[in-house]
Amino acid sequence: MTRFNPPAAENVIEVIRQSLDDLRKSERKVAETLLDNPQHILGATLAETAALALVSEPTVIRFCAAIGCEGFQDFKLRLARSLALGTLPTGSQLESEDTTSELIGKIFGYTISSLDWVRNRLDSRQVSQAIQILSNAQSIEFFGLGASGVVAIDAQQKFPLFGVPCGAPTDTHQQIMTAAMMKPGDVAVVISNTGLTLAMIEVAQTARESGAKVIAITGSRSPILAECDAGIIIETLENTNIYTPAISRIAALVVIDILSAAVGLRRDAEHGEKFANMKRLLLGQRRRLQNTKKM
Amino acid sequence: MTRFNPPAAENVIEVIRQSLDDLRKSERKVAETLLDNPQHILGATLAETAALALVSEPTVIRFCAAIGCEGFQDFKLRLARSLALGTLPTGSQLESEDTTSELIGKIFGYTISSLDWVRNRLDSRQVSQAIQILSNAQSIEFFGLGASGVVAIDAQQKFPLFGVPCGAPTDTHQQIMTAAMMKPGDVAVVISNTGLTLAMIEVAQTARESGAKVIAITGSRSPILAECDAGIIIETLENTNIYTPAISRIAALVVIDILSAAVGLRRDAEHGEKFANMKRLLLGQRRRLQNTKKM
DNA sequence: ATTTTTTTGTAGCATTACTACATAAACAGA
DNA sequence: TCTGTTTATGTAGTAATGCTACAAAAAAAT
Repeated sequence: MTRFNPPAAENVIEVIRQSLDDLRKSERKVAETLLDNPQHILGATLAETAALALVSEPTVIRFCAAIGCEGFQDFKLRLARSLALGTLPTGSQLESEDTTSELIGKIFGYTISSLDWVRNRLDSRQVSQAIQILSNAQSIEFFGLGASGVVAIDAQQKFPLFGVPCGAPTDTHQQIMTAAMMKPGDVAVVISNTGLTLAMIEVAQTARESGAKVIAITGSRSPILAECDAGIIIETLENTNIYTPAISRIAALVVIDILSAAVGLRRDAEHGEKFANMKRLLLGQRRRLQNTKKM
Repeated sequence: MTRFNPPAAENVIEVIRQSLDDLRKSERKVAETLLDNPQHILGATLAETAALALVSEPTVIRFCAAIGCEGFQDFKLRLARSLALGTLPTGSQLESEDTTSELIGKIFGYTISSLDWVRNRLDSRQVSQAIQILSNAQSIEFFGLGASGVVAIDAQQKFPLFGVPCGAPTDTHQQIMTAAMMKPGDVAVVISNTGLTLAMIEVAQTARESGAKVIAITGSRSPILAECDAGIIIETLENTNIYTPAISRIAALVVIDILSAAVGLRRDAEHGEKFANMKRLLLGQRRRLQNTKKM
């Protein structure tokens, strides 16, 4: 029996941060000592934790219950999980004194924890809807600018493998032209992290007026969704730090992987062999080229 | 005191898989029941685990010691960590009966665990060397084809932010021409997952003959490294399953993030404000466009 | 100010992980 | 094949851990 709404989410540390206000005074002491050095608590016993937080052992247990854990052991397990995936705002600040190893650790850690964050927030219904539309597409056009343009190109490379002709025009003129030439049965996938870029909104409108279905992949509940038949929102916690790597494009690529895999699985019966064949051809070409070089 | 070389690596599950042969008979029983259903062991107690594996409790403890853990509790903590990051070959097989949620879970899980895998295998010295070369570059050209071409374009978008002029020609003719026109002080970054593609090897050779420094980003200890001044090897465990998302390109993007961040940090003193300014300009444009639309 | 409710701590209990020792199995040399 | 030695596994016991019932203290309400 938990007092307030038992968060019971994936990442314990984030749950603790959120429910810090709902905790009792001594429980908050536990929360604070914990957030102060989670790694240390992970190696500590119940008694040690209680001593560290200057509270009694049962208080620690009540704290665990309050944040939705079964007990102290269960809590530690969840904590281990959280620390493995990393916690977003901590330790991701890059500093010019960082060694290369530290940099590698931080950026990989930040990327991994961000992907975990996105995973927990991705709406499977939105994705299903997009899959539905894409599965029935006669041809697909991917639109994006800047980093989103890179995602569009990537998508354009993956989808043809499953028998769907694709395009990914990169400049705004080509994009509008392509959008205007689309026809019923076609699908336009408009990628815009901000969802505010006017050029992309226009592309969405134009494609729709041409009779195509329009899917948006965007970073928030943004205006572009109004112009679309389906929208996938990829919520990322973009750090304001200048050197913070742009996670949004990586998350978008993973979503592209999901979409292409799903569409591929649906079309598997028809095109599965075709794809296997293509992979063989590609491999063959590499081998041939390599041999050519050796001569 | 451990019997054989104590693996003591990051991912316990992989350690267990590797040291399966070095284990005693009953210890292997523990290992097998564990690999069979790790999630279940995570919630089990020592006695339960022993019963499940049909061995005695001390055997389980000895098993923990054998794989480099302090004890059963320590082992469970590490197991929790491993399960959070995911284990590669298990559960990543996509099936056509999968629901969308399952697909999302599997592909995100696979991506995350693959990134963890890459992180643990990335050689920081190789990365340092690349950073060193890139920091002194007058201009940088990124070369890649297919999925690696996408990475090249992405890199070409990031590096100019730190004051380095960049290019990323996409077709083989442009690439060779660009490589031939490079000069001392320039840096060529050749991206090829296989490291076998002849066109890329030629680009590397050409760029080098032109006097440019050449950095390779590749998936294995491949022939292309012979033509380069520095090489970053991104070891991925590419699943042979057709629908397995290509992790290599995502890992490469993270490496690009690391390189650009590192180079950026080095050039920070000079160009930090310039970059902040550019970000403001970009934001301003979006706002303006948005207002235009509202009118 | 007193009662009621909420919050925190104390003491004890059941389980748990772990260790010393003993037994069983495997191996080696004759 | 048998015997002595080494290695592997299990039994029994112990210290400590996590947890619970209860009581005291603090806070809130009447």
